[in-house]
Amino acid sequence: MSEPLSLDPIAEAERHWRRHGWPDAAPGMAAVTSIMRAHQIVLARVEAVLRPHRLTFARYEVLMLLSFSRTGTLPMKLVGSRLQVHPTSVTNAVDRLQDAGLVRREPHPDDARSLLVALTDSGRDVARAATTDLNAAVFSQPGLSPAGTAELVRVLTDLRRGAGDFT
Amino acid sequence: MSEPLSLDPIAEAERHWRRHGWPDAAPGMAAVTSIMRAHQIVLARVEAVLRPHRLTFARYEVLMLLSFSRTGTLPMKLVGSRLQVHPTSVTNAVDRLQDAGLVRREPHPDDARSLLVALTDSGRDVARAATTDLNAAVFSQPGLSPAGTAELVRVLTDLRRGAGDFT
DNA sequence: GTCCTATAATTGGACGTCCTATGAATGATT
DNA sequence: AATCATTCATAGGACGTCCAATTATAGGAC
Repeated sequence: MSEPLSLDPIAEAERHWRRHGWPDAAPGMAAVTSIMRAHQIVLARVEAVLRPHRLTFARYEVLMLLSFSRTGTLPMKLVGSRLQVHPTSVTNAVDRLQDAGLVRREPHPDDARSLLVALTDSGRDVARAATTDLNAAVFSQPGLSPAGTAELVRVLTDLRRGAGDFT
Repeated sequence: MSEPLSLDPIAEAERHWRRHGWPDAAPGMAAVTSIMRAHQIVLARVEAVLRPHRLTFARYEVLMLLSFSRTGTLPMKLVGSRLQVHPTSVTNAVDRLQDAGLVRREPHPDDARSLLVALTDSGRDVARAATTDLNAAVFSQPGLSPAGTAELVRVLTDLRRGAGDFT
């Protein structure tokens, strides 16, 4: 991409925060900014691996959620709540997965307002192949020590719980 | 937003990963997914605070970078490298900040290919007001314990260094 | 049985990000 | 001095996200 900087830009921002009289907010600022940048980094790595499979991470998550379900079929609404994304994002992802033949929309037997998303055989194959690549290229080597990885997940679990994601 | 789930969806995904025979990749998967979700959570909180100021986080970061510089003026290229975003993202952000009268584009005295971005008085005022609100509403209370915040920043610093952000 | 509210999914629009390609200017090589 | 690769910024397009508004259905209150 581009040249490494000689100084950590987030550490520099934190120093500025303290010098400007906001020492209480400095750690939180650094934490928020770090999350933003970490997201950018890991998303880029993940999407680079998924690109040959003609998938994005959002669509990959939908495929995996379906592949973990008993019947390979879930209501749209449930997909959104499990993945914690807005209904419009689900509509968008399912549209594109359907265009690619990886999922189908089916009527919900009990509720005509709802729709079921069903994984196709092709969708299951693509999900498996993409997972093999993702595990090898990213998830097995996320760029952190095992201890750091565990620590990160633990801290972010607190954050997510505090934000009301789960009880 | 929506109801809390009874189970942590990321912990559930991690169990699925182990059951499907990918135990080595399970922690990394959880770490990556946690970062994605944490990003969504903190970005939503930040943008809710910035909305009354008619700012987004991307534009706010540009304003703060300029306000920390000696002259309130930086080359476009340098803004992109410091914030670690694509040149097109800088063009986009500066376009909108300029429309709002918060920055100006000026010619670079030594290099006619380059442009300088200059903070206006109005831009400085908006940046200060937005920072006051952000510090109070988000950065002072990021949703993590002080120890967790420090731990998070430490771990993500390793991640960023490993990704080549800085030396 | 009708009305009235709540819910499910979609549409259209805004925004930020990245990618690819382009126009302009720089600096080095010849 | 002329050429050529590099660099800077921008344009156009794709994608995911959110928001606000819309349509259709469900289920309760009366």
